[in-house]
Amino acid sequence: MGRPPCCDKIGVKKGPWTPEEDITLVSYIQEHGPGNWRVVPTNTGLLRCSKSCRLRWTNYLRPGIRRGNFTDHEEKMIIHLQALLGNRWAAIASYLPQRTDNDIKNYWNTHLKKKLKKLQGHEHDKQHNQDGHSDSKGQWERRLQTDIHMAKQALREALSLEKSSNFAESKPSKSNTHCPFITPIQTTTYASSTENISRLLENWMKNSPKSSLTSSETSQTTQNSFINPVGIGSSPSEGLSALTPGSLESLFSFNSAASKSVSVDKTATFTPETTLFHDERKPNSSSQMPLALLEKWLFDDGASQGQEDVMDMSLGETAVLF
DNA sequence: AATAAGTCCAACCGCGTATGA
DNA sequence: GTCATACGCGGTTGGACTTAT
Repeated sequence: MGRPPCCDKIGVKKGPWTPEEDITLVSYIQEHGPGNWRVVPTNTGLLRCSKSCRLRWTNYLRPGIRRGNFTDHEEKMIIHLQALLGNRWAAIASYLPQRTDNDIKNYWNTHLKKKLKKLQGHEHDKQHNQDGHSDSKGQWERRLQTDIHMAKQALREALSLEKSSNFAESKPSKSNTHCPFITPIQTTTYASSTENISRLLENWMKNSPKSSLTSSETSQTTQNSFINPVGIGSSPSEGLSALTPGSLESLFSFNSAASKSVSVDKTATFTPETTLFHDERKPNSSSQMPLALLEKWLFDDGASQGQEDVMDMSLGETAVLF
């Protein structure tokens, strides 16, 4: 039928967002919550299409986003998840709570693809030139290849089991289907985010955009999750510095709240007491055994970032699992 | 110092899906 | 069931930035 592009309208601005536009958008979302993007340009006066507003929010302004350097652990998780899930970046992003799908996609395309290619070439050479021993990366590569098929199959089975048993009565959101152990979110998680935004904005408005670095840093360290709303000078390692393994775990449902289930229940009462990390529901572990184990496999190492051979171990566990 | 080539990433585009009339 | 609309996702692109020559 051919729907006309939403951005075809005359007078719709394109290109990079200005700090002023960011503030306008954040202020609006602060007040109304994300969702109903159609009315956002009209209500805010932004000369942007709704799509652009949503994208700007989810990929950049949304609280809890970490930017910049990917850790070794994140890198390995992406490689692993990409092998399991394919180019389903949103699904992969749901396992990396502080990263956006766009970010992961970019990182994959610009870094990891090349890296793997290199590794594969390396491995190929080695297979021709030697037998027996290889470095840990090579081992990992081989084990990955042999395990992927089994893992994929098991994951499919697990997912179908989950769907038939657990999700019969409550239809999961599209994004949650690939991460079924993440329970439907509570909208109150957003409350703290908006508070953070408002606090950050207060600081940011007081200072020049340049000096917003310090205010965002302060926010990050004191509130455990935050980004500079205009993306100026946010250091990559800051976001995680204050995260404990526990909070990291709880972040997963935040992620699904903020980035995926954007349809915020507007009737929900937002209370200042509900912090970002404190109101998460734990999944029912007894009924989700295979995926809980998978979750463990994926995230157990989150606490000990930077450990060598982390994926070796994980793969070993996976092989046992399946 | 100039500029060509390469890299990176924010934003755009088009398509599929969900939803409601 | 059909159609229109909104949303979300993945692929792609444009241009700013960096590196090499």
